[in-house]
Amino acid sequence: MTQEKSERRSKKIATARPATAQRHESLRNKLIAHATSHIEANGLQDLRARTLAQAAGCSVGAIYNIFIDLDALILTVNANTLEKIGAKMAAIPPTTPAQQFQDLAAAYLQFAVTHPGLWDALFTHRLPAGIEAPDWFMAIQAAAFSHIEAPLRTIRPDLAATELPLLARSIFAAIHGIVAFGLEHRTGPIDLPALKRQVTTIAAAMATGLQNR
Amino acid sequence: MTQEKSERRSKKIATARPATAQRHESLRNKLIAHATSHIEANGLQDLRARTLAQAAGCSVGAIYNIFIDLDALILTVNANTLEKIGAKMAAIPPTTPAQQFQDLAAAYLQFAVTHPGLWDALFTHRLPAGIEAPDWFMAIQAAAFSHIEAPLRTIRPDLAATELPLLARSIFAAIHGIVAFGLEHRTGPIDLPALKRQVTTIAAAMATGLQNR
DNA sequence: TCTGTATATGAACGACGTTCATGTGATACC
DNA sequence: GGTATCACATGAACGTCGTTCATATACAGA
Repeated sequence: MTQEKSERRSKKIATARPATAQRHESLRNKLIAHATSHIEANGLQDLRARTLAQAAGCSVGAIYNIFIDLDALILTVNANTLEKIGAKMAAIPPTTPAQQFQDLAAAYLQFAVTHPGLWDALFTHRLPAGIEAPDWFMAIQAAAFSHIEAPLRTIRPDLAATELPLLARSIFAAIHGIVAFGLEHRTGPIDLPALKRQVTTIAAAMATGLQNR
Repeated sequence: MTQEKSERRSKKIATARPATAQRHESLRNKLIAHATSHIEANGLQDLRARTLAQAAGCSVGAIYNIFIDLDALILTVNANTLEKIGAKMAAIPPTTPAQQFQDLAAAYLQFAVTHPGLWDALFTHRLPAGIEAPDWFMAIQAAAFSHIEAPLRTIRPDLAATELPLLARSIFAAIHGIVAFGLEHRTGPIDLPALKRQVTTIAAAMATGLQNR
């Protein structure tokens, strides 16, 4: 798994030189770690190549031996964040569909509140115009949505196999929208219980309203 | 109205000098117009001070006599966009609550598809860390959400006056989330009919599910 | 030990938003 | 109409950014 990730996200090394490859991997991990903790603390806004290099103990140029871009580094951090969110959602026990919707939504909100910087980076970060996110990133994103599919299937057994993931994605997106508005457009400190009530209310309403009758 | 906007958004001129004030207002309009059409065509991504100045026929520095920031200019464009969206939503005829939810959601999607750049700028643009959007902007934003309140009130007459705008905002946010995911994470051209179906399905589901029983 | 090559380095580059010393033109007063 | 004054326009210059590239360095194989 780690092997696969490493191959997926890092630059291939043509000739294997043990000591070099080790430093490469170690620096890569340090860069990701420092970028992650910076984003966690301050969001994306002032993540700088020079600062990052200093924190990781390398030169500015060295970053570009490992990631083509800062964008590529951010994408890696974001992929890890999506996997963390996916893990939280995977841990929701199967109960009734309506209950699962609420639990999934609450878990998503909880993550956003606990890691505002990481969560914000997921949706603030934009690639340059015309550049699409790579397939492996889209796959991780889709995997995060997929946790809604099981409870949705019991609500809507009539849905075609192609329609199910689409509707699941929309439900995820709806909850995300509420969380995003709730956390961004606040005046003063957020009223977390109120926001949680909003999120679970809509989640429950979607479960009820989507029921096939 | 125009007078009020002008006072709200533009730098006060200390001593009234007719010719100067006229040029000021004219340049202000030109800047907004060119920024708007650039954002409409290309989004926020490469809106540049120098390009904008050239388009409006002024020097770089002149921009900063009218707007403290490029952020302030963008905020003005975004406020106009919110008012356009608000106008579209205000035009939805009152029918049944469920129908209105669907119509409002469809109108919102329609705007996003018709003006992707303007719509994207609304949510892509971020102020520097720690800086909040000004009150007049938040007011315009709240006004856009408010169109959901009327149909929501007939569905949920039990809701307290303080709860109604909150839930209305969440419903707006949910629809926004679906539209945002639908338009951003696409591979190839968007399937507009499918997206519209998603949006109206969820809108209808929320109307049904929120019904007070 | 020597040699060739992959990697590390950080000054340099070009682009950006923003500022500021300077020039200019309109206004107010005589 | 002449002139002093001052607000505004100007665009070169500044500081900062991501990224590159000529150069130095360190390592694997002989």
